[in-house]
Amino acid sequence: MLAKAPRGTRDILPGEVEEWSTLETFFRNLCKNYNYREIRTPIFEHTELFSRSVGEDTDIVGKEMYTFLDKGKRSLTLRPEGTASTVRAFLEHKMYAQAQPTKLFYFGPMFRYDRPQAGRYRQFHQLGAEAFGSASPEIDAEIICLAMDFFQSAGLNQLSLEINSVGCPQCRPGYREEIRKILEKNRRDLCPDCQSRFETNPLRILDCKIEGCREVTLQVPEILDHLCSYCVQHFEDVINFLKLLEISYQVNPKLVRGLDYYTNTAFEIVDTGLGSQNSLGGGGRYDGLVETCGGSATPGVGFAIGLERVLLSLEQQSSQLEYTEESRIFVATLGPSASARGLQLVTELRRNGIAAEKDYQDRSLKAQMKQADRVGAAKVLILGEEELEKGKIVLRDMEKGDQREVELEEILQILKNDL
RNA sequence: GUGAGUGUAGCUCAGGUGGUUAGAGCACCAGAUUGUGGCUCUGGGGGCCGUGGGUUCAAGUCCCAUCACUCACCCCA
Repeated sequence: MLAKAPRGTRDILPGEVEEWSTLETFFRNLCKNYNYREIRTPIFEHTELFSRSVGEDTDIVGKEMYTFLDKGKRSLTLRPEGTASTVRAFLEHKMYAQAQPTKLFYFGPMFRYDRPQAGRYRQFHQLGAEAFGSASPEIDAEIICLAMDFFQSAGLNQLSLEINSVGCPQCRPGYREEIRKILEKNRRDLCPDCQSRFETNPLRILDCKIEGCREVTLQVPEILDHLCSYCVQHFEDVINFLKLLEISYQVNPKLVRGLDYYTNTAFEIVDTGLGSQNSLGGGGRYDGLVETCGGSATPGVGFAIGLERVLLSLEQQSSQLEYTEESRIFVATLGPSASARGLQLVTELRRNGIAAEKDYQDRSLKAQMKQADRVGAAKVLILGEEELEKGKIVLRDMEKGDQREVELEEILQILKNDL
């Protein structure tokens, strides 16, 4: 138990970390081009921030939050998603007072208490972006485009973008009542979850996978036919901008996201070949969220992408992220005085920007050569008592397999010229 | 929260119906080569057989519980 990471968490080991930082770099570069700026918010927040913004009736708030009391009896929660914190920071630092829109991106761990499964962890990692202060459908398109460009840069282009509109406070209540009216008579045919959804969030019944519920919902008209004129226009505009940007999409009228704050645009990016947890990312517009959090009415739109899922998807299509492995110099020494001189030498190399390593266990030359091979050394410097006396050092090329003796004093310059 | 499957060496896995000192391949270390990597050969170190309890003369093997992992439901990233 002591030497075991908690359930649903895992270590990202050397060898994997390179892929993570490569993805991070892709996203950073992309965000720079789109003019989104990085923000880092705390990993925990006041519980209320999430219960109010994500929604009391959601699964996330109802059963998946890591909530605890600190020593001052404050109720805190490990963040289950990134948008709420970003909104909080937007308000706290009065970013609304600057030129709008405010465009932010983030990267970091999120926490949800859930049963672990393929592609599902209790601590998982998301990268995401949020744009505040503009209700323009152009920025919905920009956000979706940024997300799709990220997948593209990661080498994932077989993904499907699903999009829908979930309406706004003007038209959604009417639709909600419509659903209730139609389903009233079939209420007892619904699964237990949907029976309570009937009260709390009837829209989510449409998204239920249970066969019985699906049948019943066939008679419910699509939300897209019940949107108010503003929402219809907004949705059409977003779709047209996607076409303009040559982003292919699939309208999914049943797409309802699990967070309450979405208005108008809702979208999800799925990899159909991935198994059960096939959503790589999602997002949408949340024009009421800033107000819910105590600010003045400010529109917003954003997305989040799960890094574990992206990596899984890459693995699935057996493509690897390219990253350059740093080659280094290995200094092999024989005897205590050569070893000491070797320590001096690796340090000198390192301080001159050359990656260098040596053996610290007084091992045989053979063992040191083997180690040099393993760390991927392109060149090995061999320094024994003989060389030390002559003021020389052996420079061996590991790929060619040949070697020559050079002046010890000149070795730094020789290696520098080589690079 | 519900269901199913799996826990043996660092890794991948063998260990018919219970029966002596629990094995292999890979990896690791060393030697063959007293100062030279990859290939080969030889040898070596490594195991609370997930944990706890039970049945039995005897449990890695059977039973129960528990924990963990995996997959699915649910939900989502």
